[in-house]
Amino acid sequence: MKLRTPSYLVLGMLRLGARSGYAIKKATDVSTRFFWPTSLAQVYPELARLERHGYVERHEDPQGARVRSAYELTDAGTAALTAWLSAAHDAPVQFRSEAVLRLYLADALAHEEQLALVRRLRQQARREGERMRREIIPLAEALAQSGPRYPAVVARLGADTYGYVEGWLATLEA
Amino acid sequence: MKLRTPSYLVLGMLRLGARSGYAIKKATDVSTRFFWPTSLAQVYPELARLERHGYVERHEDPQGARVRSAYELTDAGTAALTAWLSAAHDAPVQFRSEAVLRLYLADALAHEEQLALVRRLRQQARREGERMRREIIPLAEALAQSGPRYPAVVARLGADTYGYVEGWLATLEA
DNA sequence: GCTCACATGTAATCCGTTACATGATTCT
DNA sequence: AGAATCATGTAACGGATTACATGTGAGC
Repeated sequence: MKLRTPSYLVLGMLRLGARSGYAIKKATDVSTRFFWPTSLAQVYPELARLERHGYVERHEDPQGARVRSAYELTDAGTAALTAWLSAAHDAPVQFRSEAVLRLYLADALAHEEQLALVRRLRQQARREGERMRREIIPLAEALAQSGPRYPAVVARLGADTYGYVEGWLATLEA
Repeated sequence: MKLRTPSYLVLGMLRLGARSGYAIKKATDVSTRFFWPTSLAQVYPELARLERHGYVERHEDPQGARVRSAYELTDAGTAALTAWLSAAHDAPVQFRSEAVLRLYLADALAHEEQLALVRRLRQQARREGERMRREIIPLAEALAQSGPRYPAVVARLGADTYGYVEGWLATLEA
């Protein structure tokens, strides 16, 4: 069985303390969503696959009458995760932005509208950066209290990069 | 018929001077590839669709015995393109990076390996930025000679952002 | 003569999302 | 009582890539 990136995402979230599939998805919604989104329809089958191959262990963990499965990493799972983290293979970054495509094609617009477009892009960058600073970074820093520091590092990198792009676009505007 | 982003990509490349499907794909490989990749298997059917609905016009343009189709924008095509460029709808930015996911999960590594990971990421950012400065920006600036200035703007934005991230990671390393 | 770039398409496949289906618990 | 959240899954669908299939022209 071949582990792909979503597999390592699941393994990683388990390592960061999530236990159920639902909890994994919730955690990604305020963290990896910005650089590696996922959905419940991916998480649940992935957990099942990982269990079948011995990377995670499932325990029944009901809350009253509500069924719940608690997963934890096996030694094989931990080993696979750290091996992947250390691996030096070139990650194919993949970025898709309608907004940048619009900017690329902006010569088709009149000067006025070009300016409006740039302004809109800058607003978007500003809003995204702000949201990260307001919502994402605090959560990541709370997590850092209990150990893992890199989620906060990544959150700051994201917010700062948005800030940089916003400044760049402001210069362009002028 | 509903036009989606790949449709506008094709319309936009036609406007920038590409004529055949092959030429469109070649052009994207050194430009929009970084923020909106595509493939021949998308371009050819898209051109056919656009022609069926009157957004582009096809002319046969053989090179000797080699068949070739030359497309050009109709008025409807130009109008659709500019309308889309001016539209103020929120573009769903989509970013996927295995590298950043690794960084996010780096707490699972020993300090040594964390450092190695950050260094690798920085190298990657440096290489990408350099490549853009060496290969992409010159092409975009050549294009600017004949009119369209925004491709060069976007290329510079990309290179500078990579540069910023590289610097950020260098600070993290220290 | 051979390899690479030019040129056009279709078919198979993969991956991911949305929608569907079901039910318990907590909060207002 | 009703809405939102917790919780788990499957099915249908869509969009994009890779592989397949075919042929010409140019350069070495």
